[in-house]
This record gives sequence, structure tokens and C-alpha cells, in this order.
Amino acid sequence: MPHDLPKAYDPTAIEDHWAEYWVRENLFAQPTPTAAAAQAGEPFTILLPPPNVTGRLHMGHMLNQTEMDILTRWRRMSGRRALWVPGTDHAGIATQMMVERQLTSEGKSRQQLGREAFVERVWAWRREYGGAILGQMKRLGASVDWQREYFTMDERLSVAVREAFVRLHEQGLIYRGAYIVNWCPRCQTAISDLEVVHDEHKGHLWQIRYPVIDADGKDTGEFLTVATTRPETMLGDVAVAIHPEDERYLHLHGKRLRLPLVGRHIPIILDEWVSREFGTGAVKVTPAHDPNDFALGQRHNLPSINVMDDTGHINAEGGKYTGMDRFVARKEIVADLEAQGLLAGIQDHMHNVGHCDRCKTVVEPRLSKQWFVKIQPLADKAIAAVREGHVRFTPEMYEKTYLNWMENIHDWCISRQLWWGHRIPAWHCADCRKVTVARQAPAACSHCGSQKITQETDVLDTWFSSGLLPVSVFGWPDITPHARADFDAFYPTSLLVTGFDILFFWVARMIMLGCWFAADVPMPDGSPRSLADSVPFREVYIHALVRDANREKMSKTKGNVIDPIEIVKQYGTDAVRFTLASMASPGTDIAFNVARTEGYRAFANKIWNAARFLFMNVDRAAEIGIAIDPAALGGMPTVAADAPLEARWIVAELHATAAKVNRSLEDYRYDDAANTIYQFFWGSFCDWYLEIVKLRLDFSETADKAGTTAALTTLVQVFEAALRMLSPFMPFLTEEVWHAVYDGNPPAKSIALTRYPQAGEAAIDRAALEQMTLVQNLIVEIRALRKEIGVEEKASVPVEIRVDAAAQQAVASNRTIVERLARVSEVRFVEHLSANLSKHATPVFDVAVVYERTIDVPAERERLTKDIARYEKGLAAAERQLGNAGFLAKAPAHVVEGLKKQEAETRLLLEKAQAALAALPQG
RNA sequence: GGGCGGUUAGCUCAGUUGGUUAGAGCGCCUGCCUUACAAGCAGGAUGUCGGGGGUUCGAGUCCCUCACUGCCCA
Repeated sequence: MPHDLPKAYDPTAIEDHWAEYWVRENLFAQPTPTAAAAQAGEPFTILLPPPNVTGRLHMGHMLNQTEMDILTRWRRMSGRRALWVPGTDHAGIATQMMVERQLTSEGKSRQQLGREAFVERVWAWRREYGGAILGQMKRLGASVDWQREYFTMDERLSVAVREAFVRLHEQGLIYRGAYIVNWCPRCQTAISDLEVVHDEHKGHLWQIRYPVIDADGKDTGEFLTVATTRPETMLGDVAVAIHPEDERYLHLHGKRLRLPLVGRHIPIILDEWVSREFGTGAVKVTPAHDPNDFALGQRHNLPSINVMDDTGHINAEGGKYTGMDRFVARKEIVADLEAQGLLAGIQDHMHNVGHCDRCKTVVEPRLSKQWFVKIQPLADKAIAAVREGHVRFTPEMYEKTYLNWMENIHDWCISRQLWWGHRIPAWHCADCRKVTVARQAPAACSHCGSQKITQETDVLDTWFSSGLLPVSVFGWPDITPHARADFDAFYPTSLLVTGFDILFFWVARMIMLGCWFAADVPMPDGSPRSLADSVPFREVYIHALVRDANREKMSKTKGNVIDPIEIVKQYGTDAVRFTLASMASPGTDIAFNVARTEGYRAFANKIWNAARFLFMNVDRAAEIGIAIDPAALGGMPTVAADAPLEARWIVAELHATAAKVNRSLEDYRYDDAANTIYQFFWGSFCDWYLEIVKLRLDFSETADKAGTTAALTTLVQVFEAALRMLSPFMPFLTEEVWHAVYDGNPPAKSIALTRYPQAGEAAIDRAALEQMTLVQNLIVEIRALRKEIGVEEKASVPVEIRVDAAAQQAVASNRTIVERLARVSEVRFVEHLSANLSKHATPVFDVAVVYERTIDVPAERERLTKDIARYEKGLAAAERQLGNAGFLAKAPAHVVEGLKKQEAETRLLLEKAQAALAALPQG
């Protein structure tokens, strides 16, 4: 009996089953459409920003995926050809580190293994552990096309990487040279600016005296004092720079200095870059170990002396310090300087120290030979794409951040001294020293024909390949008309959803590479592709950070990391998704609080029990031969004009809710959408509609069978539609309940393949909404009165109602509703309420509960006094405004009218309250 | 140092182009095991919208300024 649901909702009992079902049935596969089909329907394409293959799912992923899944499910149900492509990236450094760590624990090193065996070992690691995060994604029910899963090291994606490299090289946009890069001595590779995290650090500013020497190299007895935060780099100093207008030092210009500890004679140079205020105003110049110094060195034709090796130890240039770790050398050098009397001072100094994002080692700016992309031409296109509106950001402010970065971009160092990754397709010739760049391994040097060529050992930055994904997952560079079907059907993708921390990693690089390479792919009709159609995605939605309940950033060291899988196990995926969705207001960080999740599990339980109530009645109805036609379900319900108020009302509410939810989702207002559905399901459907409909569900002999059938039909129709509306947010619960609604014979394999509720303007019955509001207000006032005067919960009591003529009919024809929901035994319409009763007044009606208990005079007086104060305040404000000629002249009519009406109402309520207060017995 | 945000109920957050007396969830208080649901039902309390100044008939919303706070970049 599918209708036989357990009393309490238990997510664990249903979620695994559906998660497996969705994957097994390949429900969300989106095969390549035929050209005709591609023309016919509008696609919704979304690419999963590739999580790191070494990764485990964290809250950020879950938020990201929840948002993508909500939108994808919603678009799919709204008739779009939805395709969500999942995959992972090979994460060069992270993965290599992971495997190296494994090797270390076995007492081995990658050098012992050799490159080939090591790479094989990484593949083995990936096969065994690399699927973890996608496995978690499956469990969370992400509606992706698993048949299209990608991995950035896949052969077909590697072809794209080689093609992109070769093409950029042919276009003169890739060069190799010795420049300052961020070097991680632990990872022993260059890393990009973005992979360096800066921390404020307590350090020192050491002032070192450099002896001035004369033409013969003899000390003049003068000193020039420089300040530095990294004294060990002085081993590589080649000059000292001063500002050309710095009177303090100008007389030294042209003289030379003797570099302490090393003995090298170095010049004093003038450069406007020098800040006179910082330190002593004299700056040591170490071109091989500082980007600014490197630029200085270039300007002044200075040599570069690299004093450190790959591991951050002082190299042979370092004299007695050779072989020392850079921080050991720092101590020694400072000690030696002090011993020689050359240390002028030490100041405490806060400065930013760059650390490797992966391993937290202090990054060493270091001169080294690397491959770069000349980025400006790509950036220009990427800027234009955004400026011209072909890529739209939500929240909008990220457009500024993006442009700001893009406009100040530096050439991109794409080489990494790693073994795991796409090896650069360049071959060095041992004879002519030139480089051959080729798509396939060449047999000989393209310059001199020598066969003594060896492939470049460096690999490419992981982002070089993940930046290509939007084009490469759809088949680029194979763009022959035959192979282009996917590209034609799905490129550009519709949307990228990601975190702001990834703005420059993915978003920027995908836009640069996408615009650059897609431009060469003709449109499906063969015409050239414009910039508007070259972009990798048309929209970017940037979500915020998930923090802990105290708004603290989650971090392993703080120990406040919330594991989404743990929370999911406790409360169910749906509750966690709903929590994230309901808090996902664009631009606002989410303080994840399980109390909230608990609340949404209660919401799931509420729906579960509404279903049980529904099924109970469907089953009872069946016993007397009333059945719901399944064909009546699946659309948007409408209702007869003479149907009972609650039926007309709930249908109108459903349509209004659908309209609002669709609008909210268009605007990425997950929070509004979620809260609107919550309010509808719980506030309208359960609290009011279900309670009222109980009146109509009469299964006795004497029952009005037609009325019962109509009521039951509307009940099931609205519920079924509401399930579809909730489904993108709570896919598991709705799937389970939806199947039960159809009693095992659903019209589709999944609720996810049905139609999303669309509002019909005509179905929003304004009169029903208005009448229902009146009835609700009446019931609420009676309930409140009952509480105030202490009527027992269970007791039914008569009420007196004075109601405006216009509204009396609505109350009269719905008196059974009032009686049921407010526990009223009798509704008496009167001209004047009995004087001895407690009463509540509203602009439309006055109501009193007939009850023998005497009025609690002090309490009543207090309440009325408070009311009067409130009314007087409101009235004064309204009168002030209405007495203002400027307001009357300039404010729009509806605002003035509204205020006048409100003033009249407030005045009425005030008078009533004053009268009631006066009528209270003295005492 | 440059740039971008934020500050609204005890907590977490909404508040669309300025428009009637500022909302939600959670929490809190009171009463109820009413036969879908105690993961529930009903009722209730709670705000100098960070401070100051300005524009306007009208400011939580726009401008200036100060304070605090967060993030990005250098």
C-alpha cells in the first residue's frame, strides 16, 4: 500500500533509494540533440565548476550544488532542454602532494620512482579515491548528466589543452623567459599570484650599513644604511637605489658601496620608484629575488644574482652561507652583521608575507625560467564581453571586481615544475637550442632537423585546462560540422554558479579562453561567431560564503567545520538544501545554523503528514466509490465559480505563489522562492485550507457526494501541484510523496520530469482572496478574544458579530468555517454588541465572545489603553501628513487615498476603543 | 595604501524605482496530547532601522560625514 506512509518523516529511509534510482535510470541524461531538435527547444546548459579531484564535499560545494540543482531542475521542469555537466579537475599541486605524502609514508619518494612510474601512481590514486566528491554529489541528488562526466586529464580534454597551447604559441601569445615568479620551495614549483595568500605577519625591519668606498675600493668611512625585511637576500644585491631628489643621499650618487659579508662592489643608482619615507629611504636592489627590484634591474641594466636553489637553501653564490636554509641564513647573516658593527638597528615591522595556498610555506619571489601567456589580447576580449553585456553578473557588484582585476592583469605564468598535469608540448633541441612546439610529438627539431630533442619537463597550470572546459567539454577543438553537434546545441552555456573566491580562477579564465577560442567556431548555420556568442556563459551567479552559526569562517584549525554529509545524515538532504536555499540571498554570507535545518526538517515532516491526511481521505472516499481521476492531476488546478470559498481561495493562492516563485527564481532569489513556498505550504495549505476542507470531506451515507468529490479533487490537485513547485528544493521528499499520490502508477518516471507550476493570471480570484482574508481575520480575532477571557480550549461558545453590510454576506455564507476553526457554537449577527462582553474591533467588523466569565477589568483596561495610545500615535502621524499641503500636492493619488482611508479607520478604531474603555466598570 | 561590501527584533536575515503605522524564520512567554503532524496547534511580547548632518511633501531606502566591521587587491 503506497498510501500507507509511516507516521513520521524519516529522510534516511527514502533518500538513498531515490539517489540511486535517479542515477540508475539516467534520468537527467541529455544526449546530443539532432540539429532539428536543437533548433526547436531552448537549452539550459550549466557546467559544474570542477571540484578538485582530491576534494571532499564541504558546505561551500553543497551550497553551490544546491543552487545549481534548484535552477537546473526548475528550468528542466519549465520545459528547457536542461544539461548539467559534472566533472573534476586534476588539481596539479594538490594531487601530487597527496600522492607524495602517500609515498613518504611508504618510505619512498617520487624521485626514486621516476616520472613515468609516479604519474602512473597518481592515476592509480585517482581511480581509487578521485571519485569521492562526485559520489557525494550523487548521494545529494544533483540532477546532472553522469554520462558526460569529465576529468581535465581525459585524453579528449588533453587534446584541447595541447591545441590551445599550440595555437596561442602560433599567435605569438606564449613566450618563455626568466622572470620573477612566486616560488614555493616545498612544492618546488612556480605558482600563480592567485595561489599566494598574504598574511599580516609580525616581522622586523633590519637596518644595515653598507660602507661607501672610493674609486680605489677603499672605505671612505661613510655608510649608506638600507632597510630590509629579508636580510638574507642581500647576498644577491647588485645595487642600492635612492630617490633622485633625496637630499640626504644625493652626494653619494656615483660612489660605490662594498656589500657587507660578500665584498662585491655595487653602485648607487637613482630611481623615482624609491619611497623616501619608507625605512631609510635607501633600498637594496636584489633583482633575482624581488619583483620591484627586478624591474629596477631591468631599467638600470643590472645583473641578477640568484642566491637560492629550488628548495630555498642558499646556493653557491652565498659564500659561507651556502647550503643553509633561507631562514637559518637570515639569522646567521644578522648575527654576522651585528658582529661587524654593520647592523644599524632592528625595528618591529608588520608586513605581508606570501604563503603557498596549498602547503602554507613562505613563498620566495625568485627569478626563474617559465612559460607565460601574453594576456592582454585575451583580457581585452574578456573585458569587452562583460562591458558589452554579453556576460551578466549577479550580484552586479562583482562586475566591478572582475573588471578591476582584468584591467590590471599581469601575464600569466602557466608552467609548473610538477610531474602531474598536462606536459607542455614543446621540445628543446640540444643542437640549435631552439624550441619546437607541436600538437604531436615531433621526430626532429623543426628548426635544424636534429633528432636530439627532448620534451619540456614542465606541466601546465591546472587552470589552463579548467579554463578551457566550457569549450572542451563540448568537443572543441574538433569542430568539423559532424563533430560539432554538442557545441552547436550547448555552447555558450547559460550560467556559471560559483563562489567569489573563484572569480579570478574560473570565471575570468573561462571568459578569456572561451571568448578567444570559441570565436573561431562558426555558428550552426555557418555564419561567423560574434563576441556575444563566443562567451563561455551568459550569466554568472556568485554566491557567498557559508560560515558557522556564529558567522565565523569555517576552518580546520578552528575546528568549526560543519561536514554537510553529517548534517544530511541527521536531518536529511532536503532539509539541508532548504536551509541553504532559504538563506541564499545574493551577496550575503550564510551563517549556517542547524536550528534552522531542524525547522526545515519539521517542514518536510509537515508535508509528509499532510500527505498522510490526504491519503487517509482518498482511501476513505474510495470505500464509498469516490475516486480521483489521475488525468485531472499534473496541471494547474482551476475551480468552479460556485465552489466553496476555501477551494477558490487555495487555488488562487497556488497560482499567486507559482507566479512569485517563478519570478524569484528568474532573479536568483532562492530565499524568496523558498520562503514563498514554505509560507504557502505551511501557512496557507496546512493551517487554513486543510482545516477547512475537513468540513467538506463527509463520507457518511447522507453526504453530498458531488461536493465531497469536488473538494477531494481540488485538495489532491493543489497538493500535487504544490509538490511539483517544491520539488527543485526538496527533490527526495517530493519524489516519494508524488509517487504515493499516483499510488504506484505515476505518469512519469520522476516528479523531476513533470511540468513546473505556471500561474494563470485569470485563476487568481481576487474576490476569493479578499473574502478569505475577512474570514481569517474574524477567526483570529475570536481566537484571541477567547484566550483573553480564558475560554477553555475545547469549549464551543457563541459569538456576536457586527459587520459592515458589504461584508455580512461573506461572513454569513461561511459561518460554518468560523464555527469550526474558532470553536464557535453560534454566530449571532447584531446591530450592537452586548455591553458586558469583551470585544475586538476592526475597521470592518466588531466581535465579542459570549461567555459567562466576568471581564477581567484591569487587564481589559490595560489592553484598551495600549490600543488607544497606538491609535493616537498613528492618527497624529496621519493627520500631520494629511495637513501638509506639499504632501497633498505632490504625493501620488493612491498614496494620499490610502492614507486617508487609514486615517478614517484608525479614527474609528480609536473611538471604539475609547468607548469600550469608558464602558468598563469603574474600579 | 587602493577598492568593494555590511551595520534593521535576543539570533540569522528580507525589505525591489524613496510612498500609507518596518517583515520572516528561529528563539522567548502563555495555553492546549483538537482522531495528518508535540518535528504539532492556538495566542502573545519584542525595533531610538549604527551615530550625526543634508536633500525631499515624505528617508530603513538617496547624498555627505563619523564609528564599527568584513572582504578583495597591492
